[in-house]
Amino acid sequence: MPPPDHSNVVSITHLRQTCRSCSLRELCLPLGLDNDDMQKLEDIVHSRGPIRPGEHLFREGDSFHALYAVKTGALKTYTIDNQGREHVLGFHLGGELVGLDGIHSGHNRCNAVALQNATVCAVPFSRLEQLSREVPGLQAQILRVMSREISASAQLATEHSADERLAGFLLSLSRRFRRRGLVANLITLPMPRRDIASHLRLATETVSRLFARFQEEGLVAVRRRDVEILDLPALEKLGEALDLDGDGRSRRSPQTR
Amino acid sequence: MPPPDHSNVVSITHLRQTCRSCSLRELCLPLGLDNDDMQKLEDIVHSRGPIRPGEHLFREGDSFHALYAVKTGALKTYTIDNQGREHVLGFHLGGELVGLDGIHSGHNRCNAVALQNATVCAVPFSRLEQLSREVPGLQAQILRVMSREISASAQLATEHSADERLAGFLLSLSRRFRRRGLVANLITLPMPRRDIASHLRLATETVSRLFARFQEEGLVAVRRRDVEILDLPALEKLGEALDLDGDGRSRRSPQTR
DNA sequence: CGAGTACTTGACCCAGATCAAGCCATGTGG
DNA sequence: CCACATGGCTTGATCTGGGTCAAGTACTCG
Repeated sequence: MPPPDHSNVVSITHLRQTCRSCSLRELCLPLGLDNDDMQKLEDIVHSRGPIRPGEHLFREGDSFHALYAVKTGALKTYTIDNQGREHVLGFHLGGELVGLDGIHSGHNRCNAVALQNATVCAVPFSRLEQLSREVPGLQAQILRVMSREISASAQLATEHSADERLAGFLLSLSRRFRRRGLVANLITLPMPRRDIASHLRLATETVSRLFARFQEEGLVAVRRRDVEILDLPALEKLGEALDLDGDGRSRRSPQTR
Repeated sequence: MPPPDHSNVVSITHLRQTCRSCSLRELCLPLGLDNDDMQKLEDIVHSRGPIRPGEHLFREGDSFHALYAVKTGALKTYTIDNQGREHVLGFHLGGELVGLDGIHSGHNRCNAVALQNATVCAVPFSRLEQLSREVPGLQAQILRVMSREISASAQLATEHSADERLAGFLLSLSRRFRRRGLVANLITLPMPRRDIASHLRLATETVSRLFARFQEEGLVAVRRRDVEILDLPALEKLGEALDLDGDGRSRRSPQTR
């Protein structure tokens, strides 16, 4: 483990003082920016107070004017198709962006609703576009984030068995928990089974049965929304056919070819 | 129908002269750019000679340095998972971009192979990034294209019956043919059944049977790779649950809400 | 403590997969 | 010009992963 990075701690404290309501440091957007550029970014965003579970951040068809960075809590995005069926497109944890799919049409293409109490930063898109012209690192990061989202949703669209999909999903959550500094093998699911099922194109009952089977096989210990990963290698063996984070982690490293 | 735009025709001719090998005008990227900016874009791209069917444009793991705009012909992108199964991620016709998913990791995340004889423009990514800082319209267009790709692949990842998926796929192809100035109801499929099946998470046999049923029901006339759409409204009724182009065409218009 | 919601478990069913021929273009060599 | 191979496509028979339907059970929150 590397030694604690005190310079980092100090600047976080500093930023907390200049912008109490919204430290961007943990978010995906400013990755690779220096403090100066960070400040410019902070100047254009504004924090949006607590969103209660079930409360919507935006709805499909709303005119698009901002991206949202999740600070705390969790959201899901979904659409309702013309038969009235709900499709869960994704889940958004702390540090992740919501709303990228609205850029193209100028209208939000999905609904975003809080699963738990959540706080977000609104990033006005026109100002982000403008700023990203001045700050090359920001432009590059936006493109990376969007590219990653493309990989990830293309992966989700591929054909895999139910257990591969659930295993891949748990691994993805685990990695995202770790990125936020939480214990990677102790997940508290922010969403009900029904939403997991919809996201993975399964029936709620199938998700329930798979959790039971994974537990039986000693892969995980499940109790309601708490999932402990017991046998990571076995879970990875199942789930590595997918790469739900779009980051290539599950593949043999390309540069070693 | 609007009167023909002669100024446009003239400038296409002009550009053909200055850059015989690769007119970007029909490609998706320069939409909304003026002639001056277009020229700057043309200056950084370079044409890449004919790619024969089965020949690869790039492979998974190759280091990423350019996007590719398809000029003529058609490509497919696919991955091979760790079980050796092929997954077709998408098809790319004239005027469409390939390779956006490689930006994030600096390596191509999929394989791209020609389905027919194809010609492409290579757009060196670092120069595109640089140019898009100078030309705001270009930056905006890149973001729109990527956003649209996110919507589209999220849609493909949703759960729909086999006939909804195939209908949605045919409609998507039809629209893309029309955008290229071809007859929208007369499609020549550039890919074999196997690839359509893989892309839509179906078995080849199911695709074949669905074509037979669609024909029986008078929706289409199919003969080998030639598909004529006979009953567009009926096909749309089936396929509009999906929105494989990510452009919201199939939804009740958001601004009328 | 009662009502509602999330979750689980069992029995049965079906859309679409798999297996197995056969068909039909196109190409190739004799 | 014709065997006959080859690969894409179709069609039929059968099978099965996961869906649906139907009870329960267990938290959670007034």
